[in-house]
Amino acid sequence: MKPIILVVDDDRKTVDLIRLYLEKDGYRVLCAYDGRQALDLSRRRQPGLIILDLMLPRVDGLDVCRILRSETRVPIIMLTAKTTEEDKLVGLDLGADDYVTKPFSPRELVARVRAVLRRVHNDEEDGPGELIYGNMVVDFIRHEARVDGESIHLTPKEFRLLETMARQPGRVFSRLELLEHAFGFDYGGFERTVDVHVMNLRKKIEPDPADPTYIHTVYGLGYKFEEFA
Amino acid sequence: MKPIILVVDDDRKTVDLIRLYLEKDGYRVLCAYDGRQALDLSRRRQPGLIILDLMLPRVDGLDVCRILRSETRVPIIMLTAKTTEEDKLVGLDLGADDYVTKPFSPRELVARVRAVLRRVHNDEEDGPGELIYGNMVVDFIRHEARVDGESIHLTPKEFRLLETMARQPGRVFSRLELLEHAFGFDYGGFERTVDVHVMNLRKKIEPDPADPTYIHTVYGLGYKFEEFA
DNA sequence: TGCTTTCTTCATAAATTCTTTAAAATTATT
DNA sequence: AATAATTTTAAAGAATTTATGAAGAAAGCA
Repeated sequence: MKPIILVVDDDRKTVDLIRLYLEKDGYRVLCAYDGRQALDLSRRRQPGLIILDLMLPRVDGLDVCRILRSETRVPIIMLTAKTTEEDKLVGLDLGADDYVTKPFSPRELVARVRAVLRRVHNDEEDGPGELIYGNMVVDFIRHEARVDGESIHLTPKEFRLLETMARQPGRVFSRLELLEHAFGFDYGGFERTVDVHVMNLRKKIEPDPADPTYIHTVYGLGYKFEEFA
Repeated sequence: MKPIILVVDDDRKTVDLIRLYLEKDGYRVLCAYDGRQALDLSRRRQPGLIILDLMLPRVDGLDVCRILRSETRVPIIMLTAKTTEEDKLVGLDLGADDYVTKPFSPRELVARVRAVLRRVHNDEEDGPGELIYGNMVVDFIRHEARVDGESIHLTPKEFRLLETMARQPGRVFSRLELLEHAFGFDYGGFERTVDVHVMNLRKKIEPDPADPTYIHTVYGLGYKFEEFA
């Protein structure tokens, strides 16, 4: 599910415009028109990203930014009005993740939202760029697996299957869970498709596919990634 | 102790913004607003790195760069305004170590500063403003690529595409990421345009475009620059 | 303006991956 | 040991994704 985005600007037309474009891109949007509302909504609804105008009534955008930063690590994109306000950036420790100057192109703003979310997602949630188990490396940046240093080509589904299981070694995944995690929630196919992908995966990464080192079958339940000694 | 960085731009807001981010990252910062000040400060305080706008009053940024280069080997990062001036960089051997186009993300600039300092510190292995992979040189100062020493003409988009990927070899870029990085955040076109540019790029730089050495397709995801086949 | 280069889009061919099927093999149960 | 349930395997056709060539649009230059 796409994250909630809080849009803060005292000009309602601007807010509406931004909301329009964000919703068109599938985001859920909250709106605030002054600093106090912004802080309030942010605390209550915990948005996944905040778009924040620099100039706000009641509580200034700068203060909002500072306060938020002291409370949370939520990504913030600042809106600054070209010439007039840019100088206010002086001396600020705004800690914003990106900024866009007015007048802006809505499309650009949405693109930056995506980029910031992607960056934050990669930095924090995914943790390290790779997982290492024995002789196997699962490399998310290069999107490949390596066994004994040799890189192995995996198809998209194979990689996601491996990734899903390798992130939680030892946990047993049912075929349905694997379908949902690795293939997407709205997957409409047959459960047994997983078996075929697992087989192909084993052929590629297992020293002996008939006696698997990494991906084990749990009879009657599903599969799991086993970290070996 | 982190080095001193000299920031040169005639627009004070830009300077302040850069200073803000650099200081947040622990650098000490000097500021100059024209070419004469820049030369003066550089000689007196001997900064560890200089960020230099291309367009300056009194003494032009290019001249400042040339003069500095004749006196010292201090690392220089050039700021260039958008694409107009960027093209003028073609064929110029100004000896800068890297460049960033306006409008830039402060975070990116800081990242480049770190990268240049690391490179200079660790040796001169990469040489100024270029990346070397096997027989290929990506020279982002001259805005060209060379294969086996022979310079190859690339269009602006082709070059930016190559540059984006070559700066992070091995990392997989989605078409959307490539559009954002290489074409700009406000790009409004079709994702598949990337494919065509990649094809044209391969025709120019790959010994065998059908079996690429450098730019690899990652089926279902995008493309990546691979250091060796 | 007219000319050249570059960019984008489109249609189609080519390549890769995915799903399904059905039979063989394995494991559990009686 | 026999039966039932589950998993493995191979293979073929379907579906998806990418490569390619070409034409028109757009942008830059003289």
